[in-house]
Amino acid sequence: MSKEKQFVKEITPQAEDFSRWYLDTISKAELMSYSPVRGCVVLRPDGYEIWEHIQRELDRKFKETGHRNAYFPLFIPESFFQKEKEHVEGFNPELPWVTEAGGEKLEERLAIRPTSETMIGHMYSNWINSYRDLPVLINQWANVVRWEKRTLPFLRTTEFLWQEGHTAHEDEKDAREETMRMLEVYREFAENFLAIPVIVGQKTPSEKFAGAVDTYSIEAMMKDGKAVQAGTSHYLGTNFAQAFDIKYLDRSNEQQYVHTTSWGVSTRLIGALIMVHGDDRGLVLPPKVAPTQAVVIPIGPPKTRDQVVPRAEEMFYELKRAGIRVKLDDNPDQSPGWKFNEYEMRGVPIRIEFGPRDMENGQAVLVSRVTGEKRPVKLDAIVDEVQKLLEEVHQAMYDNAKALMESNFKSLDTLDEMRSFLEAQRGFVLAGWCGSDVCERQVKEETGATSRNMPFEPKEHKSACIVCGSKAEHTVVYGKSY
RNA sequence: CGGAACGUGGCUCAGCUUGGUAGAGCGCUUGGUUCGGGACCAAGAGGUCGCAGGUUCAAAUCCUGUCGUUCCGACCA
Repeated sequence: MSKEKQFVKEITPQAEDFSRWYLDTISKAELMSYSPVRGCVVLRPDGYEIWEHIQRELDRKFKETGHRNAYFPLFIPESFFQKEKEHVEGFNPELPWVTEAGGEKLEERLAIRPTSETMIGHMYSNWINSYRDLPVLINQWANVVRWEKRTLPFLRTTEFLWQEGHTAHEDEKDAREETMRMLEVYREFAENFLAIPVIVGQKTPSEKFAGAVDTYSIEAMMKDGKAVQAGTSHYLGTNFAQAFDIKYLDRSNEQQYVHTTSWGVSTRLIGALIMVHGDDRGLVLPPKVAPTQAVVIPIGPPKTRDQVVPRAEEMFYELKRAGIRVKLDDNPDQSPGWKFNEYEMRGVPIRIEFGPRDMENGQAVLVSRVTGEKRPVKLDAIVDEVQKLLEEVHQAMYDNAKALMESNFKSLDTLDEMRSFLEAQRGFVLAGWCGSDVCERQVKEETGATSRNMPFEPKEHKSACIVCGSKAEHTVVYGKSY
């Protein structure tokens, strides 16, 4: 690299090879390591801590909306999967089986859960008897396994961590309200916590969850223009209630099937936030999930160290007491320049430089990871200034991501336009759809893009199907996806 | 699951074509000098060459198998 120098050796620039950039970055920043097991990765402390912040916030929101956590078994009897036809067909190809244990062959094979609708359906049928038992609002934090043919760290791994909410309601109206409520929780979380703008909408029938009546999703755009499904919420109707006989006596003493929902997000969110925000220097982490929000780097030769370091320590404790996740790096063996690059690579939102000159002026220099702006601030206002800048970093990240999505989002009317758009720059295409599987499949065959969802926004309604030209029943966002 | 490539100290890689018992840079350890954008000197530690077989007097190197990773395709709730 000439003028635009390469910042960290071993990190491939995004423009050269985005996929390499991603893999280099997550290894170099120590978010994860490959394990000896195919498709399974180790979440290292920084990677896992991002998940912990995601968990903590979502868990708070789930409880705020009336849900409680529970835990269901990892192993699911084979017979459970046979009860819901679409569900078994959808998941069968990716189920791992336990066939033997304790040196003996099992009478009935046990699947390692890919999701828990069946197990939870079975339990709910015992727990629910009366309308007085409803709604049941339960969430589970768990690991699940899906034997994917092709894996990619965070975005698609064989085993991954997630949460799955499972609720049961008296009628369709209540269940649909729950489905939309949780979809909105996810949207709000993605935008306000992860600084990721998303497109909220409904999945087409071919893309919906196996066993759902309707599936809704939030979709995010990565820096290379590809899509990641960042969260889903399903209205399951009475499909699982019928399969597992989940019935209750209503107010007029009639047996009724419950209406159920399920909704989830996974560690895939970590992959998404890396690909949405990262740059050629490495990670850029949203302040609200960053394991380290600010790093204090004392600067200066040994002569002045004795004064600078103790004052930097004071600053460190002051910030820590204020609840900021702050780190002090006073290691004398590494140069400041080395540290600047290192913490930028790790995505730390704010660097605080503090040297002899600052000491004299009673100030420190705050540097934003996202804009690179250097801002001298008075030491006696350091806590407020850091908190303010953390907010600004979040906002700048959101604005950048929003601008990226808007500039790669196009409303088009012909397959030719769509093909050349996707070849030229990647991105999302808003197009009309007549509603037939054939047309949806043809879009994929000719452009490589699949339907992401039928968005609630923008409100623009296309009049004609982009493939066959007949009347558009729906307006769909298409994109290549991870 | 098909096609291709790769696997050598913690990291990036050379060595393999033409077999002779392992190297570099970075990182690490110790000591010293340095410090506002990846500093420097000196001395050191660290590798059954992914794994298992085979060929050979001799294998990182050749052959077979296997596991893992990456890219392209198929699949993907």
